[in-house]
This record gives sequence, structure tokens and C-alpha cells, in this order.
Amino acid sequence: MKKVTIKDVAKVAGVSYATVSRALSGSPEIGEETRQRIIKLSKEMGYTPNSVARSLVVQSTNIFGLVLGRINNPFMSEIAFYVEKHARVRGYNLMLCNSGSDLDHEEETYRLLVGRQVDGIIIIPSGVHSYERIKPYLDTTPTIFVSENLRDLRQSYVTVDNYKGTMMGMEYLHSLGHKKILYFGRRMGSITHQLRAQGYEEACNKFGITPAFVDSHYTHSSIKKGYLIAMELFQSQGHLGYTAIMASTDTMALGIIKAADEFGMSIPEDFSLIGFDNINFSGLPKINLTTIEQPKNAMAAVAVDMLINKITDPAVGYSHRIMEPSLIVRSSCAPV
Amino acid sequence: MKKVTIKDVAKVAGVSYATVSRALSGSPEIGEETRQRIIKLSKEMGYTPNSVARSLVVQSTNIFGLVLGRINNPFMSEIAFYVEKHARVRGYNLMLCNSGSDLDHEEETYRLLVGRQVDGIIIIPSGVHSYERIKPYLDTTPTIFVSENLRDLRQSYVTVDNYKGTMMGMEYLHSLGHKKILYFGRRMGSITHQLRAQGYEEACNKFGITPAFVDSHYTHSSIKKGYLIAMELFQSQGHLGYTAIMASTDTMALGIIKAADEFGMSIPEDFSLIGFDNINFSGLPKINLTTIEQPKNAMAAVAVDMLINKITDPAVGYSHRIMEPSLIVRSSCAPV
DNA sequence: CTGAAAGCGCTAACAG
DNA sequence: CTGTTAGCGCTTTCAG
Repeated sequence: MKKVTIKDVAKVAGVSYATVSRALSGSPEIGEETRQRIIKLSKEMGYTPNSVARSLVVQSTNIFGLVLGRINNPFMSEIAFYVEKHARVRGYNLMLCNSGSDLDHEEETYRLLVGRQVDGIIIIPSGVHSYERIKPYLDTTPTIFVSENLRDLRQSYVTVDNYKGTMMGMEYLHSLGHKKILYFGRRMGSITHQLRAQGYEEACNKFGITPAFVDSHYTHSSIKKGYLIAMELFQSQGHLGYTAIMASTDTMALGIIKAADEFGMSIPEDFSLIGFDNINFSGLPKINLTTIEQPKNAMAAVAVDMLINKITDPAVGYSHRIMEPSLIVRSSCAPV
Repeated sequence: MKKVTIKDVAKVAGVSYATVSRALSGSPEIGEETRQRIIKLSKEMGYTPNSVARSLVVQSTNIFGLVLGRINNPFMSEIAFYVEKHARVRGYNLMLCNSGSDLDHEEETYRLLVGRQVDGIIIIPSGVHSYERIKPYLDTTPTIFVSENLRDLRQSYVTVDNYKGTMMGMEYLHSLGHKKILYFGRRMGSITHQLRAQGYEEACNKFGITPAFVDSHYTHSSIKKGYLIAMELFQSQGHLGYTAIMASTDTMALGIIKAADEFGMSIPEDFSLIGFDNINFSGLPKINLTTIEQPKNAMAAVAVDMLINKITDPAVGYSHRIMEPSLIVRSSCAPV
């Protein structure tokens, strides 16, 4: 597994290895003929630049760290896909780390990434407390938070208007005549999730609806968690005292659908359901989940942009970008 | 963004920086008191080891490259999740690259990774031709192929027994009395897919069924592609002349479900459907896709194992590991 | 047990 | 236009 280095090609080219470096890096201070000769030669010799050596001297790796809960969560994997896409065209590669939505794990992972000298980090934090844990390293590596709303924290983040999102959902439900609406899967450890709950609550006030919550004590969403919580809910009541459910995420909603199915309840006949995120699978037939869309591609683009700005100009300050959600009407909601 | 180096802590500790290195790396040849003092100090000073510098001297990065089609494809994101998990406990981080199932892109990506000096690469190749493209770099970086069956190629790979998989599906369909079964989404550029088609064909011979194929000219599977092809199929015929469809992947099957839905056909009433992969969403209620499971976690574990073996002992040779598929019976199939 | 020094592969002044 | 040289931050002989 011996690799050919710049010195090797310098030797056979009969030039100093600085010359080879110049030829390959496209430096202007070199003769065209020598350049061509060296480029050709290095190709023949199978030379591949060693970017770790390069990184050491230029003090930049052109790598972004991406830390998120779990890459197999559809929301996260879509964000990851777009982040990779945008990062790549800007010349950056991605180091992927799953935090498992666990604070210790997340912190360790983060530290690892700064040790690896990544030029910047994009993180979908597991919750509010992520910030406190990561704080010590924050001035060592430019970081952009995605999805979690950090309120007025002096850190750059991009998120969707979660409050408005659930508000939109509620308006839609209200327009359909619903008066008994349950918020499903409220999570305390995340401001994003609190905002979703608040949007719901505010809408309740506005429409004279009594707010009702089913909380999730898990640190992340998944079909399974949603299913578990929904089963408990359905079992405890015997019947559902609501005409509609607003779920905190699409995956949770998928879990609800599964539980409802087992209980022989149909959607939207027995109750209307609305999700949040608009993951790919929500658009499946039979599922057809009405939901609030987060502009994932745009969010990823913004995050990459912000990060690169921060890297090129560390004095750029911070910015908060709250993107516009939109209602995707499918067929999981019906008039009462 | 100034980072504290080993020299900085050496200076304030009043020792040579070699000593600091020893203290931190857990070398035995150092006094316990000095070690503790230095560890404490380096913590206080907020020292983080620079792993790119370390990599340069130890000639190893502890990074694996992971190249796959698209991380937002559920099959791939699950593999990625497990690969990350297993790699991490072994001390490796992951560099994630989407190839977009495009050969040029894939090759470029691959070269990039070897330039980054990753210790090894795990690749879900976009097809048979991936090998030829990657070949030149193969003896430079240990590589494991995942999912694609490379037959008797002298390269390590782990895949599922695709032939047996579709065979199992066919046996099941046959036991249900089906005699007119269509294979949907055959792809020529991939041996894995050819094997699936062969398993189907062989089963047809065995059961006296006339094989029929609908080919996919796309380089990858997705709900959308499946939907497009299915729409074309349904439209052209007016009616489906088969009692069952065997889809090449679950995402393709999902596309079929969508198209069927639009055409007012129900599954399994109008035709039975069986997928391949067993992605998460196939288990959703309403979807309930009967499918062939690939043991994704185990495959990832094996891939990581193989790779580490190859890294620690380059003379280890190569190995082919063909995992056992299993039939997951849900409710998309019914007796004729 | 600890320090000095070489060097990993490359870039970037600085000379010429 | 090209060569020489000094590091980037760290590990690892080799002395002491």
C-alpha cells in the first residue's frame, strides 16, 4: 500500500519537489512546458496528493463535520443528503456522526470532530442542552445549528418557523370544523418542539379550543416511539376523545397510523391527523399524510452558506434564519 | 480560532513536548506523577490533540470512507447507520459521500477519499462497472464492496443471497397459487439485480410459469422511478395481466403501490406484491409490504470486520460473504 | 524516565 | 521561472 509522493515524481522528473507542488497546484509561476510534463508524469506514476499533509500546512481540511441523531431517520437523512450536495460543490467533504440523540455521545462526537480539524460543523442538536455541552468548543470551530431553534442565543442557526407551522396546521383543522384537537408528542428538551406546541396552544386560544397534550419522554422521534405512545393513549381511553390529532413529527404520525390501524380506527374517518416535516414517505398512497413541510433543501443550502461565510470571515457575526413552513394538504384530514 | 498545541502545554509544564506526547498517549515510559500533572494541565488549557498531524506521522487516519448512491435512500441510510455504529466502536469515523449512482461521480469521489488517506473504503457500488473504474486505486486503499455481488472477482464483498431471495418470494407466491407473476424493475447494470431476476426466472422454470419482465433503465431505485414505470405499465395494458408482481426493491414496490392507488387497483385484491430489502417503511400499516429482508445490521458489521482485517493484515486475501435473506410475510400477498 | 532530533508529505516564503 | 528551506503538530527512535 505504498503511495507515491511528490518527492518521487520530483526525482524522476529531475526537478525540486517544490516545482512539482507548483505544477500541480496550478501556480502561475511556472513554465507551461514543465507543468505539462510534470502533470503527465504524475498521472503516469499514479500520484495522488496527500491531503492530510496538505491540511497540516494550510491549516484547513476542507471537511465539514455533520452531527445528527441518526442517519436512518428520514428527516435527518434528507438534510444530510442536501448538506452533502451543497458542501461538495463548494469543495467540502462530510464527516458523518450519529449522536444517537444522546448528550454525552454528542459531546464526545463533537470533540472528536474538532480534534480532526474539520473546518466547520453542522449539527442537528439533540435538544436545548446540546448547546451548553458544546459551548466550550464553540470558539474553536465554526458551527451552525440546524433545525433546533436556539432563540436569541448568540449562535448561528437555521430552522423553520415551527410556531407558525403548527399554527397553520391548526387553522386548517379549524377550517374543517375541528374543535377537539390533541397535540401528540410534545417534547420538553427541545425549543423547536416547544415552539410547535406553543403554536398549537396559541391557535387553541384563538379558536376557543381547550389545549390537550400527550407528551413524549423520548429524546427523539421515530415510528416506534409514536406507535408506543399512541397505543398507550388508545388503550387508556378506550376511545379517543378528539376529532383530530396534531403530531409533533411525521415519524410520530406514522406511529399513530400504525396504532390506529391495530385498533381498527381509520383516518380520517375516525380522526384527522396532521404531521410535521413532510418526509418522503408521508406522500405514499394509503399514508397520504397531511403535514407541515420544512424546506429541507433550502435549509441545508443556507446552513452550508452560513458555515462557509463564517469560515472565510470569522468576524461575520452570527445569524438566525427562520424559514417559512408550508402546509401540504393530502388526505389524512376531513371535515368533522 | 487559535488552538493550543502540544508545545504550548509543554512550555507551561516545563517539560519537552515529547514528554507531553507520551503522557497523553498512555506510553508506559513516563512517571505517574508527571503524567497526571500533564493530563490535568492539558485539560485546563483546553488542549485537543490534532489528529491530522498525528495521522501524518502514524500513517493512518482512523477514517473509513463510505460511498453510496444517495444517503436519503432508506436502504442505504440504514446500512450507513449500522456501518457508522460498528466503525465507531472500533475507533473509526466515517467520511460520507453520495455517488448519485453515477460512475464518473463515483470514481471522482473514490479518488478523493484515497487522497484523504482514509484507512479503508466501504462502497455500495452503483453497479458492475464501478469495479472497473475503481480498480486502479484498489491496491492503494483496502476496500469492501457491499450489496453488489461481484461474483468471483478477487475482491472482498458482502451481499445477500439475491438469487435465493427472489426464489423464496416465488415459492411463497406459488404456494398461494399464483401462476402469472411479473418481475418488475430488472436492472442490467447490476449483478445483484441480475441475480434477483435469475432467482425469479429459475423459479418460473421450476413452477412452469412463463417469466415476464419489466425492465428499469434507471441506475437506481426510488419510489418515483417505480411509480413512473408502473404508470407506464398500467396505462399501456389497460389491465394488468398478472396476479402478482415481484418488485426488485422495496422502494420500487412503494412506487407500484402509489401507481396502483391512482389506477384504483388494490393490493392484494387486484394483485399480490412482494418487495426486496425490507426497509423500515415497508412495515407501515396500509403499506404492509411482504418482502425479502436483507440483514442490514449484520451486513454492515461484516463489512466493517472485513475491512479492519484487511487493514491490520493486508495479506489476508479477500473473502466473499453471502448472507441469508428471509421472507417477511405481511399482507400484500393473497391467494389467487 | 526524559530530552533532542528526525521526519510524515506538503506549502510558502525567500532567494536566485 | 525554479531551487532551498523552514515549518504545520505530532510520534518515535536514539541518547542520556
